[in-house]
Amino acid sequence: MPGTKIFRFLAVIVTIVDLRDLQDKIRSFVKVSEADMQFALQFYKRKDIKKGTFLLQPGQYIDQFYFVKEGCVSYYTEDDGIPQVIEFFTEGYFFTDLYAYIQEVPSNTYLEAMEDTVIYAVSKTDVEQIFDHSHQLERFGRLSMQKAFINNVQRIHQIKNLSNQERYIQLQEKRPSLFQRVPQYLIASYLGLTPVGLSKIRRRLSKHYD
Amino acid sequence: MPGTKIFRFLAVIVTIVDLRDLQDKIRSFVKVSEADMQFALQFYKRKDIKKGTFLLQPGQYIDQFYFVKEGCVSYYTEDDGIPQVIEFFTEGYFFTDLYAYIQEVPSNTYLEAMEDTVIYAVSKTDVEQIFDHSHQLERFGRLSMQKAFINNVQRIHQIKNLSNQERYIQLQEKRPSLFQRVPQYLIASYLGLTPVGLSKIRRRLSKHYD
DNA sequence: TGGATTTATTAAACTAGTTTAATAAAGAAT
DNA sequence: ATTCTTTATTAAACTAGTTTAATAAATCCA
Repeated sequence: MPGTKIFRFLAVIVTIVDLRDLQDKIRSFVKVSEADMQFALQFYKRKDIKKGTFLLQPGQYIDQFYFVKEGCVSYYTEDDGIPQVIEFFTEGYFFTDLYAYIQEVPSNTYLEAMEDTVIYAVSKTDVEQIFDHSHQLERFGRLSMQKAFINNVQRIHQIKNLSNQERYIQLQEKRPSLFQRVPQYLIASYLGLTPVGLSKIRRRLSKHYD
Repeated sequence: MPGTKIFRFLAVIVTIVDLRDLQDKIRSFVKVSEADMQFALQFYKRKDIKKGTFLLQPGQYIDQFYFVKEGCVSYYTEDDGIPQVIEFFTEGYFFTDLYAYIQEVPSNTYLEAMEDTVIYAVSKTDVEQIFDHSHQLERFGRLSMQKAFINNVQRIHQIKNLSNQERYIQLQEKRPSLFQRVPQYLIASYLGLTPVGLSKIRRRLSKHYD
C-alpha cells in the first residue's frame, strides 16, 4: 500500500517541521544534545484550537503545559461577570494556569483562543519525565521561568509607575498586532481600566495629533 | 593553646546553626543528598548589614545572590527623587536585582537594609558551580523561581483588581510586621500610592470602627 | 443582504486618588 | 533635655479615572 507509506512519511515531516519553533525556543536558552531534544519532543502533541474554544474554564483541573505555535490565547479571571485579563499568549509563549497546574487544584481562570490557534501540549507527568531525564532541560525550565519572572517584575513596575495612557502607548509599541487580534475591551482590561476609560485615552491621543 | 581550640569549635557550631534556615528552605522544595547540600553551603558567606546600608545602588553591578536570615531589605527604584518600592525582602526570602544580575549590566535599583540585617551571600559563578554539580539543586532553582513567578502573577492580579484600600488591608493581614519595620511612606509606595493617599485610607478605616 | 448582536464612543455625574502646602508628631543626635 | 530632622496627618483644589446610560459603528450569521 504505497498510499499509506507516503502518508506516514509526510506525517513525520510535518511533525519535525512543526516542532522547529519549539526547538528554537529551547535552544535560545540552553545547549541540548540531539538525543535529549528528541526525547523531549516525543511527548509534545499538536492541538488545533478553533477561535472561541476554551482550553480551561473555572472549576476545571489542568495538567497540561502549552506552547503557542500560532495564534493567540487570553488568560483571564471573571469578577462580577467582567473579564479581568492577566495575559495574552501569542507565538512563542509557554503557558498554562501555573497555579492550578502546580497545586493540582481547580482553576478559577479561563484560557480562551482569541483566534484559530495551534499549540503544542505536554502533560505534567511527561514534563517531569523530561526534567528527570536531562539536567540541561531542567536548566531550560529554570531559565525560562527566570525570564518569565523578570518580565513580571517589570510589568509590576510599569503598572505602578506609568499612567494608563503611558502603558497604552507602550503596549502599542511593543505588541502592535494585539490590537488587530483582540477586542478593545479586553485590552482595556489587560491595561487595568474600563472600555470607557480606554476610549477616552484614545480620543485624547488622537486629538493631540490634529 | 586551649583557648584557640574552643574558639574554633564554637565558630564551626555557629556556622552550622546559622545555615539551618537556608537548608530548611532548600529542603522545602527538593530532596538533596547531604553531600550535595554541603557542596552548596560551602559557597555561602554570612554578611552582617547595618541599618541604612546599601547592598546595591544605581550604576553598580551585582553578581551576588542573597538569602535573608534576619532583617529586612527594601528593593526600589527612584523616580524624580521619590522611591518606588518593588518589594520588601524579609526572613526566608531569596533576592538580588535579578535583571542586572542576569544581564550583567549596571542596576538602576537600590537594595537597602531597613534594619540591622543578616544575609547569606553567594556569587553568580558559585551559583553556576552549584547548579552544574547537582541536578537536584538545579531543580531547586527552577522550583523556587516558579514559586516567585506565581507570587508575582497573583500580585499583578491584586494590583489590577483590588482597590488600594483592599490591598492595604490585605498587606496588614499577610505581613503585619512590615508596619513596624518600615516607614509608612515606603509602604504607601509599595501599595502604589502617595503618603497622603495612604493617610486618607487609614483615617477612613479608623472612622469606620468608631 | 438584512437583522441581530456585539463592540466602541460619547456625555454627565461622581469618586478615589493626586498635588501642594501647612501643621503636628515622632525620632535621632549631641 | 533640647534641638534638628524626618515622618505622618490634614485641608483644599484638582484630575484621571469610574459608573450608568444612550447612541453609533462594526461584525456576525442565517
